[in-house]
Amino acid sequence: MIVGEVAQITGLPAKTLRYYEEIGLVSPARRANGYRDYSEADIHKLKFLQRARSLGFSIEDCRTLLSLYDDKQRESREVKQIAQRHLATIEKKIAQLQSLAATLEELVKECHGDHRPECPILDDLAGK
Amino acid sequence: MIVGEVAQITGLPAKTLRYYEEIGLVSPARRANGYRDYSEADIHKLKFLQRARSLGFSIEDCRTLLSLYDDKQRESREVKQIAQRHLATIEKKIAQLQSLAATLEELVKECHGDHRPECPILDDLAGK
DNA sequence: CCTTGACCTTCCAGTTGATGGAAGCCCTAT
DNA sequence: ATAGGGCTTCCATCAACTGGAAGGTCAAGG
Repeated sequence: MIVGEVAQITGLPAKTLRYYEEIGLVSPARRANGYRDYSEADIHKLKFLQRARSLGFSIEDCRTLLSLYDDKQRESREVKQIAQRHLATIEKKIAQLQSLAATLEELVKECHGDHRPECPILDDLAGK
Repeated sequence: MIVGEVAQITGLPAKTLRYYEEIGLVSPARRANGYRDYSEADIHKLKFLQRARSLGFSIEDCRTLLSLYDDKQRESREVKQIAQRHLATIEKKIAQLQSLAATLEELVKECHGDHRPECPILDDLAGK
């Protein structure tokens, strides 16, 4: 299958498929005319990547997850560890954002938001 | 004040101060020897930026906020709008991350995480 | 057979907000 | 005179693509 078809199937833009080849994630065969020719196995990998990326795993994590997936001798401990670390990162991020949101809500609430120049938001930023 | 001193005071790395000059946020004067020479006003702006960035505003938002801060004719509506948009973006992000976290928690919980190769996480990624 | 248009190819630049490092100047102290 | 620390500029790098230009390929229509 050529890149456009694979894009349809996987939901990944053609640009991204080329990019994944460039960084060595999925390297399709080539046809005589130079077009990329994705095998079923390639497509399976791409779907795997699509799912893993949609769960927020980094490309490097994805690379590792793919190789663990291929490795029938793997220990599920390794996979779980990656997922747990990722989850911890996300939870940390959520906490940070929630703290930001709380502060911003406070500021937004205090600001009249009318035609007048007085603004508690700017005052806060200016350290007043 | 030269860059190192300002870095101490503002908490922003010297690299970042140079970067902010490069992108036209804060352009200090220069001494005869070419060293940057930050005025009190520059430092005030930098502290403003530091605070705004720590609240997650983008550089472009910061640029706008700074100019609104300078503009004594501003309408607080404009400031509030920026803050609200930013808040909405953050809340959206939080929701996305919470959804990811929920899925990941589920997967992590299901995985034994031992020496055996069976792994529900990989199964999920593989679409099984 | 030729052209048109939709694909495909590669390569280069840009995104965000810095950060790391190299090469070289400046200043103070010894 | 030299050693060190801090300053300067410039270039490269990070993540994960995305956009666009220049040009090759292919199937269909006239």
